[in-house]
Amino acid sequence: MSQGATAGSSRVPASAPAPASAPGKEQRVTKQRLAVSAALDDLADFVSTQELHRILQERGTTVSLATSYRILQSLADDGLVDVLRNADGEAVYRRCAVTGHHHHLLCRNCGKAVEVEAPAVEAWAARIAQEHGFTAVEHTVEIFGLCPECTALKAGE
Amino acid sequence: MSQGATAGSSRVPASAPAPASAPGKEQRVTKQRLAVSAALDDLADFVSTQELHRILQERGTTVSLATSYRILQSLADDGLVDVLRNADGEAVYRRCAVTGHHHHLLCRNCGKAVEVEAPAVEAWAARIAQEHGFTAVEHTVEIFGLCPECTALKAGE
DNA sequence: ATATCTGCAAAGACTTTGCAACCTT
DNA sequence: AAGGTTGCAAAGTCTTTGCAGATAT
Repeated sequence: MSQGATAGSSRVPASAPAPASAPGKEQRVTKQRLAVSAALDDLADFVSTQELHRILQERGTTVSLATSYRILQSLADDGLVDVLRNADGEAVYRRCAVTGHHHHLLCRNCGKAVEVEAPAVEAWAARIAQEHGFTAVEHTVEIFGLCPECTALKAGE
Repeated sequence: MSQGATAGSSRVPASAPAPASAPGKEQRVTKQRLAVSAALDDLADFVSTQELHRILQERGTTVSLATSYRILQSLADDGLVDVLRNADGEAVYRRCAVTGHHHHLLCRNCGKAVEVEAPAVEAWAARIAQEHGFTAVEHTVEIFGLCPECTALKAGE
């Protein structure tokens, strides 16, 4: 076993920042492209290509794995989706509609996730970046720990 | 360019502190381990396992690729090196310049990394976790952007 | 003396690519 | 009709693992 537990954590951004005047060649509207796009609309979080492909299959839509890779890359090239890397190094995608910036507090035992806001962190990140002359900054923050229930369980062991 | 791959069940966070009461087992001092450690001392930037292996070969030292992977992961587990992911999803390592807990400010174009400390974030993370009853917390924070040089380059395009 | 480590090679997992058939424009 | 797209399968790259022999303590 190699591709085991995915305890997402550090995420690295992708390359190109969305070009203002994207040269994007026009893509043809195929049912596969529509299916992928529709699936992304329903998903709030980042998904890997493999996951998206599995979701499409469960929905009954048939899109080959290779095509899923091609469409997702194409969307990313055109800046229509955000691309990051999960802890396992897999590329993960999410529709760009910034739904509001927030972070997660995750239980490493049961996986429960609590969304939290971090104005203080936002400000800190912006300041640090500015001090070092960095521009076009983004950031990721994740907190891992044991939720109350799991803390109790562990204590009783 | 073709790259692919993933990382198997690798060690997770780049900034995860080693659990206080979970002492890593002592590793034996082998020539391979010393060679890897010495190479890391000479390298200022992050290197992938494959790159490090290539460097060792050029130096004349022989350390198998599999062993390079094992040693680097081991060092990361013990918190002796920083682990990140490059744009291709490869795991990259670098000896920790700062001994304490810290985070990174990364250039998404050239990969340059600056280590920064974030007492404010540490405090915030601890408070948030406490408010939600979480225990044994760790966290990861990464800031991405364009470094001064790359910002200038992009502007000139 | 022995528990650990190393090397080699095979196995796994994700991602890309060649090519023929298909579908959008 | 023409050319981009899709599917399938093979190839490619990074990473992990089983096992036997070598090694550190």
